[in-house]
Amino acid sequence: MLRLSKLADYGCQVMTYMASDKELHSATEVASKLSMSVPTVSKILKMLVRNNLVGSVLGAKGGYSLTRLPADISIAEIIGAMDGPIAITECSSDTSCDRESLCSTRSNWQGINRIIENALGQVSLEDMSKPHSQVIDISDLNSCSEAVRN
Amino acid sequence: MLRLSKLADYGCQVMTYMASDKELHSATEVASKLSMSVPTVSKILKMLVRNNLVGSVLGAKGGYSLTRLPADISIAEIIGAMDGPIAITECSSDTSCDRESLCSTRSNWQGINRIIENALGQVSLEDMSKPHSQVIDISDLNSCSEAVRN
DNA sequence: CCAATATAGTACTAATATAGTTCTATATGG
DNA sequence: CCATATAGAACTATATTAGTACTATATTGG
Repeated sequence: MLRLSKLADYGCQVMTYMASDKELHSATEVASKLSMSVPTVSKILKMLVRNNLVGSVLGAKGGYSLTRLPADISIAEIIGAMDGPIAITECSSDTSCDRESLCSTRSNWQGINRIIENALGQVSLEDMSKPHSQVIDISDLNSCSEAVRN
Repeated sequence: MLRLSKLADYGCQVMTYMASDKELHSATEVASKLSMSVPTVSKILKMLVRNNLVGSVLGAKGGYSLTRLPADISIAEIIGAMDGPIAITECSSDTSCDRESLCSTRSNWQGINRIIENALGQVSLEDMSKPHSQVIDISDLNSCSEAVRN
């Protein structure tokens, strides 16, 4: 598994849709275009507002729009906004682990966590918007392997 | 989040413990050493056996041991054994996605998924066993960023 | 040969997390 | 002032995951 939450997944879809222009989009419109329920899209947009990834305009004719250019917003930020900090294991986060005396792998998990954060941080909304593009070219990935192996 | 399941986490701990030698370890012993419940450890070991990461000997004086050297077992394999294939989104896996007409990001997610698989595949049990080691050196990670950005 | 100890497999239960909905309040435009 | 829109919080239902229990089978050793 190692699966993103559905909300984070949806969040990326919503953000990708809104990346198409700088206009205001109502929750109803986004829900309709993406075939999602209005309450769910609404909830997602509110969370994104709280994390300053989208701005909102209240009242009739109001709606949501991105606060930054798609090229300046990473997938990692969207996931962070929806799911909280990326922490592949409980001990990957900053707070101390009460099993540390039994398990010596904490620093290694933290390193793995940074690799994943880094990978997700390198993919922008703009990259994500390019349909069928080969944003990630795996052929050159051996350089990444070396970084892991130190 | 983007969190591993607890079972996968435990699985890595159990495997790391067993990597210390080639002896047989009973579920009871492992549970005791790692302060986990016997049924849980037992369940984990059975799953690891089914995935051929550990071998088992039945009967009294029986137990479990690794089938391969720690250097030849990756964290990705352990996670795969416990949680199934790594699929950061539903559409990252091979099977087709019924939202493909609405969402153009599938190939990008698959690429991101491969990056993560690759990172987890590069870390061996042996690496994980080294306490406090800096297995993953983030300083050289820019090469990885380039791979992502194509 | 039998008792003790260990794994194999399956099924069940409980706890947790997540997803999704609903409701009330507030703001804006016409 | 009404229609339309977001803000926030609370609630419910569902799904997943974790953990336990039970039965069967295998091996050792007295």
